[in-house]
Amino acid sequence: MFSKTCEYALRAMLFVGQKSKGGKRTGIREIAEGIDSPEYFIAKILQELSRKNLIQSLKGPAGGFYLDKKGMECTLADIVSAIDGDKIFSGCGLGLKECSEKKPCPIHSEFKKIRKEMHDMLQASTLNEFDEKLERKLTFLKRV
Amino acid sequence: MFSKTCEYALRAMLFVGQKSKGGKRTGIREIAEGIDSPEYFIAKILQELSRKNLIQSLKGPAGGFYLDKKGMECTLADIVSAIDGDKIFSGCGLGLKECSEKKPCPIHSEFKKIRKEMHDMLQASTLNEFDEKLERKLTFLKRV
DNA sequence: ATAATAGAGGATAAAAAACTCTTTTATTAT
DNA sequence: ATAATAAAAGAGTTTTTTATCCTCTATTAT
Repeated sequence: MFSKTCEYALRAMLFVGQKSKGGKRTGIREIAEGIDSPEYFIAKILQELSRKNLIQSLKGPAGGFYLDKKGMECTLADIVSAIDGDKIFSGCGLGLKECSEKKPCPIHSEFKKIRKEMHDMLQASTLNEFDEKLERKLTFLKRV
Repeated sequence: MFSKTCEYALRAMLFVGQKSKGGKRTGIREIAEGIDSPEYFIAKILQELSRKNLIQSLKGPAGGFYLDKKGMECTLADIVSAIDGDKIFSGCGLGLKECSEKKPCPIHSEFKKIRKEMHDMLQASTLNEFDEKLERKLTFLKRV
């Protein structure tokens, strides 16, 4: 569905969101451990997200990644778009470059519906709202 | 969403389905041209589908690929499963190896719903039903 | 039987994605 | 100012996916 890179990105953002209360910051190592991802790889991904202003960061001692109030309003759709692009939200299910109402592929309308639901769902989900469930350990970001 | 390989596979199966009336067969070259895919690559993919009995083939002059009556009842879900496996139907949206009702990722239930719709849609679509629209040029398998 | 055709199978190559390492730069505490 | 810390940046490497080529085998028509 999403690329592996994107899966890591989503998990990392959820993780940092959860850890960002009270102006706290989280380092790469803690993030990698917290979401069970390769350390250097998630570092690269967060760099990219930082460049795109989806996450904030600070260098130096007591530095790390964090999300401010505005940052916590980031939606899952924003993250997916930033990493995987919009293909999943608008591309043709059969991979046709040209696929539209006028020249639809055989499953155009069915796919459109599913893609829309996916987009709506991700768009409606801001990082904010996952906090509580993560805190109460009702949901998880890694096995065990 | 699907791998490129899978997209080619779906298009090829739809194409062969459309061409299989009256016991006719279609050669690799015609298929590659008809769905705008690399010739040698789609050959490989059809080999795989043939091994898994999703498509029939015959060597020699006037040989080629075809679908018998039973073959035309193949669903799009069958094709996706054969090529991409079931990850898209059952895998976790955030890529967690363990993600279940008991230990759900933050978007577990939302994803479950979408994946189910996707599966239902693909499962409900047999190759049969696309014939007429393709024939009447209401849907397409390549640009132009 | 023979030649021509067309898929099967194995090997290889190119491109993209996933992942790692090293150096540089910014920040903080002493 | 200096040392320590932690992210940024750049340059790799490895693995997976996508794509190509070549030889072999089955089938058909002559």
